[in-house]
Amino acid sequence: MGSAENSSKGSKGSKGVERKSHTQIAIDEIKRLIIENELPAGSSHLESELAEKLGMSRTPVREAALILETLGLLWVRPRHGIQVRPITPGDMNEIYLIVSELEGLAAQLAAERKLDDADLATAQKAIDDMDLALEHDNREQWAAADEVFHRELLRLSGSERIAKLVETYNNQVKRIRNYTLHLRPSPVQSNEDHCKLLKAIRRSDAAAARAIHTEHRNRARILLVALLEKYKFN
Amino acid sequence: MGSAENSSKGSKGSKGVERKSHTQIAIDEIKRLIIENELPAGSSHLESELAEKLGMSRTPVREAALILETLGLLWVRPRHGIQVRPITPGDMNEIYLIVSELEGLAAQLAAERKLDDADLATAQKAIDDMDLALEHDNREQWAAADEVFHRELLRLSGSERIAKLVETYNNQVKRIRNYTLHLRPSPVQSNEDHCKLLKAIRRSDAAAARAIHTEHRNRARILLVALLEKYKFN
DNA sequence: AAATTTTTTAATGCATACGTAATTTTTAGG
DNA sequence: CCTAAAAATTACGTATGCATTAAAAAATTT
Repeated sequence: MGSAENSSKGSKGSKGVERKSHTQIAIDEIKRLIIENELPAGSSHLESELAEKLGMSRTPVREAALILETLGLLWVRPRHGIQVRPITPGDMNEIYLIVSELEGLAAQLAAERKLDDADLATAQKAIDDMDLALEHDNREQWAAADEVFHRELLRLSGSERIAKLVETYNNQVKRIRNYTLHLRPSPVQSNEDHCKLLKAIRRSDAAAARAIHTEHRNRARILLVALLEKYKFN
Repeated sequence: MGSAENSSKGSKGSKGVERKSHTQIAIDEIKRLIIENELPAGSSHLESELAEKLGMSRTPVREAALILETLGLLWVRPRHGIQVRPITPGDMNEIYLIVSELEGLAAQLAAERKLDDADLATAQKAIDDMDLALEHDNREQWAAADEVFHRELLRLSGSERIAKLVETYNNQVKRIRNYTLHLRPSPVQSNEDHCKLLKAIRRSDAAAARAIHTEHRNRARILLVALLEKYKFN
């Protein structure tokens, strides 16, 4: 579900900084609090609490909560507060199944667009960064570059809708990914996949691009679901 | 995207009818007005107008608008009102690409669940209804049964998330589908596809189920996009 | 007449008020 | 001590009020 406007209104106009509505601030801030686990999964918070915390009235907090509920990040449970939606292993599996498909489709679309090396420069840079991070065994750096790569892939697909959708689902699992970052085996395979994918896109081999990426994500799915079941973060 | 709560709260509890919030009424009603084309694509409506029309204050209308914007049905354009989002041929193509993937995945998941004839009874009934409707050349009846079939397929996949997502996107294009219903060729091929799909699910052939359905939807995509380009409904 | 400035209008964003109903606490009874 | 009824609390749903500021209209200047 993606909206055309909600996730990130432009921040600066020609002169001065654009004014951000309280509702938008609430959306961004509550999202951040959830992703960075400052509001733990399953925890509940009254509208008035969050309003006070964010220094605004209940109205924009309510509006933000309704939007974030629609985006799957929380549940609004009248008189029990706004509850951070936990991710079960089953949820994780479902989300990754969906993301695998959508990113696979994105890879296919990107390959069909006959992109040249210039178009793929950012993606290539992200791959290089990941290699570098791997050498230094720096997981955070690797994860940052990985995120750039996946975001870039979605941009290259040319489909705004797919990009929004995947972003929405990624937000739902980002919290867990932070936990598992250091529990996963070294992502050497990942880097190989990325290289192969980029090559397939470069030679406009849509079927291969798609297959490689779907498979790439499915491996991640199985791995993460297993970790989630083992360590039970939520 | 999909929320766990927004689209349809249960309507009746053990005693009496459950009270529906004004916000929920606004969501349902505005959605209906858009899908049934009573609010034409591209038209704008002030919060106060809709509030009056629905017999409530601006507050619940605002909340509904934000949710429906997140669900992709409209745009909130401050001081220009709430605008019904038009569907361009490009949008249609994108939406059908996404739905093809997701329903294909749903078909695969359904096939993997080893369902028996009893589980598939509703789907089979829908197919029979479609055949009947075809014989009488009744398009509306056919469309209704087709909708039942697709909804049932999603239910059989066991994935709440996929079901919600597809429903969201279907809502975005339902308006167009109504227009084109009588412009399309007789959906004989469709019925064959449905039969083949159900058989594949019955024998738990996940790959086949998936391929059949994705292909089925892709044919519909090409057809509808062509119609949309030809007749320019929006 | 076109362009620019000033004035007017009014839609929105947000805070606030308040009735209602759900929840919690208290009290009474077993 | 446990259960059930009564009372108190309070979170929410919704309406309303109002300052802000974008848009429209009017007035003024080129």
